[in-house]
Amino acid sequence: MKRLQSRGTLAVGTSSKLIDLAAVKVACQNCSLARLCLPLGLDGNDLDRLDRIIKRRRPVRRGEHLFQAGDPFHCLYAVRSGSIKTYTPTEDGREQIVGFYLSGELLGLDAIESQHHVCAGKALETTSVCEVPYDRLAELSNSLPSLHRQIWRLMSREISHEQGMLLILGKRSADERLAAFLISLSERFLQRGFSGREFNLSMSRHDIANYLGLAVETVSRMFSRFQEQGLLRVERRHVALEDIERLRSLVGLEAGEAPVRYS
Amino acid sequence: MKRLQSRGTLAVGTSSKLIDLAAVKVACQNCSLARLCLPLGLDGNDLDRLDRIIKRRRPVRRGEHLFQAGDPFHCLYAVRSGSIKTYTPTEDGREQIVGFYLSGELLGLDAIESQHHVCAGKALETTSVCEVPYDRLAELSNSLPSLHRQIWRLMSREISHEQGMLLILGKRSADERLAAFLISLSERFLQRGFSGREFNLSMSRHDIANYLGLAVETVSRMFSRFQEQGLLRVERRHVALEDIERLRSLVGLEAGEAPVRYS
DNA sequence: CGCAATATTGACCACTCTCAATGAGGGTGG
DNA sequence: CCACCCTCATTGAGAGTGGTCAATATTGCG
Repeated sequence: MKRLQSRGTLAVGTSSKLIDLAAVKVACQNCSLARLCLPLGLDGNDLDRLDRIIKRRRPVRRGEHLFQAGDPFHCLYAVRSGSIKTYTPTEDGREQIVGFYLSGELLGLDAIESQHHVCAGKALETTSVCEVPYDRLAELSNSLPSLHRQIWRLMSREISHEQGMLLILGKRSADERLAAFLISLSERFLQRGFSGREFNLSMSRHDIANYLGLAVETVSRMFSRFQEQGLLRVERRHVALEDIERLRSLVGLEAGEAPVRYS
Repeated sequence: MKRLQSRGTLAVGTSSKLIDLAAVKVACQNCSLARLCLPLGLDGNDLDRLDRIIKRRRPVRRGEHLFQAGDPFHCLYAVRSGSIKTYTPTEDGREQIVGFYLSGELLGLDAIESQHHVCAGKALETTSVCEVPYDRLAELSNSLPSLHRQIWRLMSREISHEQGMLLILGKRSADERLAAFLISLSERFLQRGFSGREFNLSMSRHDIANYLGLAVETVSRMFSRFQEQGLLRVERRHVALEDIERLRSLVGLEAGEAPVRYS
């Protein structure tokens, strides 16, 4: 396996722009929100109207915040390339990561009700996002019912996804958690046209551990054990899944079963 | 402390109809969805239109399912009185409870995206609910933008709430989890016009343990310890919080602080 | 009245955390 | 270009929180 890139920029982030364009297949080439809206069949004209309210934004560098916890809520963010983690700071100065967002995913939905961001959003690598001003989105969707319901669907998906995480944190052991996490990433990379077998993690062991409710050392040990067992090969942040079926069965998924409810 | 009720029907469920009516204060007297929609200021006429699409339903008895995991999705459910637990069955026959819903709360939002219920919903006590047909709700909300955005808000709240649970399951110890759970219930009862100091649990120790990612025995021990420490008195399902401030500080909440992000 | 479900309590043990030491990269500055 | 530092990752040893197993109430329900 060759190292794909030297500096902080990971393979995943680097080539995603190309893939994105292929996947989106529409005029609104610069924004992943279009992909989010494809399933509902907005026509070119409507997509254009959507496109016009979206602001592009200079890329966010690794470690920079997209928004802080407590910030007033103005925009949703659609990831174009790169990846974002969202986390809630705890009163004792620690944090709980609540989500990792890859290209084409929408974040900020949790802030609508309180009109404040309760999570912070931080870039895991150089990441470009679109800002979707909430007020204008709401306004536009009044005249585009299908857009409105697409937001419902995206929020519903977020709820489902988090319920899957609740199951992982509530019932799973350390190895099952890591397996579920890797399978989830694998599926998501596959959807984006990348390899589901081999990829680079944009998050640190610390982030993974935090997300999965484990200690860093435990995650490290699990990676080592998985490697011993021939489930995968891992070197720093590069992972190659060697026996996906066995990983899936660790999570309780049979061959071909849809990965609806985890990570 | 006197036992409030003999049979399965708990005090909470029994008197909630009265309280509900007081809280709702509108013509749509039979449905808690109205309360959900009050914040957006639907006028009487619009509320009436909303009311007309809602089906009342014969009460669900303790242990009966409102819907099973895998059922096709048709309706959202608004709890009028009683309580519902939602849980996702795991492949190995166990379950993870993902939410408890009290009067005035809306459930089923997670099923919109996949058009199937991924959780099952089961009554914890005799419970009455309103069915809100999704298609008709979507249709109606096309002509009522404020309704549409209220659904956004409710879904956003659900996401926030679950993120709070992620923090609890990911970072909190057993005693902190139970404290957070009790505080959350206390706050919710208070909102409904009940006592936040003394209430009956409609869920079993098993349910609480499952929800909090603990063993039944641990929950039982924590109740006992809390009682020893003078934090509360507990007898079977009746709980009287005696030192709410100390319970709150266990969760990391200072006096008067809003309980946004837990349980 | 008796069985089944629920709850409590104790003893033991294991999974995972904490603490600690070491190693490997990556970035910076000389 | 190399030395240095700092962060990140790995690995080991010991400890502790919480799980498992088991026994015993207590209650509800048929």
